[in-house]
Amino acid sequence: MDLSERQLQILQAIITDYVENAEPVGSRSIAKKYDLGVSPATIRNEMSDLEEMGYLTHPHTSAGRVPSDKAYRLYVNELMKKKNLSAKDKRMINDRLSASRDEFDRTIRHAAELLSEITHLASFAMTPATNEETISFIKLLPVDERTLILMIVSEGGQVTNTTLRLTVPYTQEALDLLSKNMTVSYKGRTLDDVLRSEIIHDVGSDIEALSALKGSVMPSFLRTLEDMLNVNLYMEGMTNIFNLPEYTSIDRARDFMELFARKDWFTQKMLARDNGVVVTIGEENDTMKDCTLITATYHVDGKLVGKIGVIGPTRMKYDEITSIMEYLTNNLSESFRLPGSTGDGNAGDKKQKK
Amino acid sequence: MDLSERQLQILQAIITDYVENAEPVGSRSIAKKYDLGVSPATIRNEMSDLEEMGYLTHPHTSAGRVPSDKAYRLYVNELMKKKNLSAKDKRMINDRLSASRDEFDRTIRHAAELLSEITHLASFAMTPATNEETISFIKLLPVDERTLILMIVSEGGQVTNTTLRLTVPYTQEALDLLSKNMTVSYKGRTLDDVLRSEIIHDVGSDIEALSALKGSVMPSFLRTLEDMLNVNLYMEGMTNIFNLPEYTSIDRARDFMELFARKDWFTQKMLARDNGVVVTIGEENDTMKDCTLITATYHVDGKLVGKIGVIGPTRMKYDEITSIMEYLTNNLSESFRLPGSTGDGNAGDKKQKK
DNA sequence: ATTAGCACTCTCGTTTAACGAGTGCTAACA
DNA sequence: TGTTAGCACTCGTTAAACGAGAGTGCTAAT
Repeated sequence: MDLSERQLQILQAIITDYVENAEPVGSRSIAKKYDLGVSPATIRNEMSDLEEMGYLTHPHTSAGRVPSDKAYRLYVNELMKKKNLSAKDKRMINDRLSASRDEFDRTIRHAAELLSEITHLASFAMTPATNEETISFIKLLPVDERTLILMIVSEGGQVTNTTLRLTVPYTQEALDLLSKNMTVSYKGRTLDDVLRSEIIHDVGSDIEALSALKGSVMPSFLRTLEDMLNVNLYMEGMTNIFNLPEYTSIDRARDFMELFARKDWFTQKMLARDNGVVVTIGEENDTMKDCTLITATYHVDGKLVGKIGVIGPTRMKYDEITSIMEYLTNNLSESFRLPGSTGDGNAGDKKQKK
Repeated sequence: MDLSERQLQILQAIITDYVENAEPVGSRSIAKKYDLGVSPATIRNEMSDLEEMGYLTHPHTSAGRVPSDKAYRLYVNELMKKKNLSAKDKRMINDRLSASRDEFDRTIRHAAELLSEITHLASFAMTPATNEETISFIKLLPVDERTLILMIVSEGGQVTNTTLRLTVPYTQEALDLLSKNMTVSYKGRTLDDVLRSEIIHDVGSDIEALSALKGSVMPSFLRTLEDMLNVNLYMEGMTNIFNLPEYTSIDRARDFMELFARKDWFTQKMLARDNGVVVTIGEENDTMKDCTLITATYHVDGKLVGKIGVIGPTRMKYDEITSIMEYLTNNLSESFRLPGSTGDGNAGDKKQKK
């Protein structure tokens, strides 16, 4: 059942060639380009066996062979070697990400841009889910007699705010009191927890003015919490795929683009994936059965986990792309490490960058 | 030089037919469908004249006629009549926009979604430029000993904030003092003004601790101001265009999608357009020479101006779409009117909705 | 000024044929 | 027994040829 050494060599050669040229590869061209010391006829026999085992397919009788999802899977798991990034790519990543280290969302977006530029594929990046973040304080700030700002700050420094307009004026005292009450009630609890337990009643409605204000503020409070939970998703390089031969058909291209119009759905899918570099090939995806999806995770303060990813046809340079993504996520995690908490994390990075 | 009544009728018929069917229209079908009381031969002669005047073109000798940009321009300026929206569309707009009146960005995004659903074209919506907004106050809030939140609030209730991590700890006093100083320095000035005049020095650096903190905060302050100036752009329904016959060619589709990948550029273009319902057809656009762009403006508090727009091929239902956009922007402007400031604005709305 | 008639043009879909790439099989060979 | 050369066969791709259909442009009649 296992593949012979020669079969592996041939399979590798076919994959390499097909990834490069996007055309079914024949026995003769394999024999010529990669000298395996055997004739086309022998290769043909091996190919036939490989096909029977499900590693190759045949568009039609008289065409060359094309690697199947199973072949790519074998390649990713066993055959491929880690690639060293080109000096140019390394420089690009270092330069472009260091430009805005202190600004979180911007950096994430840059990472997505970078990734699509280097890989020439469609890419995305998303900010970490903050379900486990805990609330630090809640502030209500006055704008004018009917307008106020509701602001929620988490222990980790995440901020979200909403501007609301009330139908009736409020007093500064009520505002301060409500801020304080809410902070006391919610401080230290996780966003998820607060949002799920709909305990709106215990914010203390002893004073009448407060009760009215509370009634107006609470719905917005919940919505703002939801906003805070929402991860931001940045997509880049969608149009890159138009340059690939697998998307010259308008239907394929349409299907591809439509995937990304459903941002919420896409976000959910991506959040559900495991951490680390994860590759799912073709049929392994429940939707997008002719795509490969590669995701990788980065850390913020060593805890929160965000994701970046690349989407393309199953025919892609798995070795290069996974290496790039590993380098990139290590770089990101390092950027987002708290100044204080240096240590073992860095050592790990070093090793992987090699 | 002016067109005869009959020529106008024929032109109108051709446009109507072509917009509907997307195929060059011949003299015979015009004569049959729209009874103008003349024979195909007569229509042929008129068509020939219209072509000479630049209103029609000829894909090739033996094909029907196609309206030129000039024809559409004439149609938009003179021929088309305002359309009444269907009850269904009206209901849709009213329902969907009223769902979230108090949340600004969300409403804008919904408007874009709505627009693309109703028109079956690509659409966008952007929040108003806030160049003229004035600063109300600046607040620095502590998160932990090295992390703080910088928050800028405008008189109109716009909020933007950035979380920053300092390399050295700060004191609460320094924070409060700097907040106050900055507010005093900048309150009442427009964002644009503050950003352009790089007067960073006059924020009072008398105390030493303050001076250090200020040095860390100011760069972020400027960047945050820039963020505040940036309008948000929401695009929706990009993939709708794949269903149109003019975009069955992959190259066309690619060009179209690429326009929208350049968000910054696109935003600039759109900001430069006049207020009200503006239609630019084909060659009238400097880029996108085979597209028509229709934009309309809505108001916030009767002052700030935001834009929504629709992009499609020059072949589109100008009458319907402009009417929809007028209705939609009136609805938006009404939603975003300050509760206090009712009055003449509403009367105007009523008239236009009719 | 309008219209009928007709030749002419051009596109589009279909058919046919030739070509080439590549396989699969058989038989010869080490 | 594994490897190889040779060859027939398959199938997709391309180009050319052809007919049908749609629509114009022109001319001559009304």
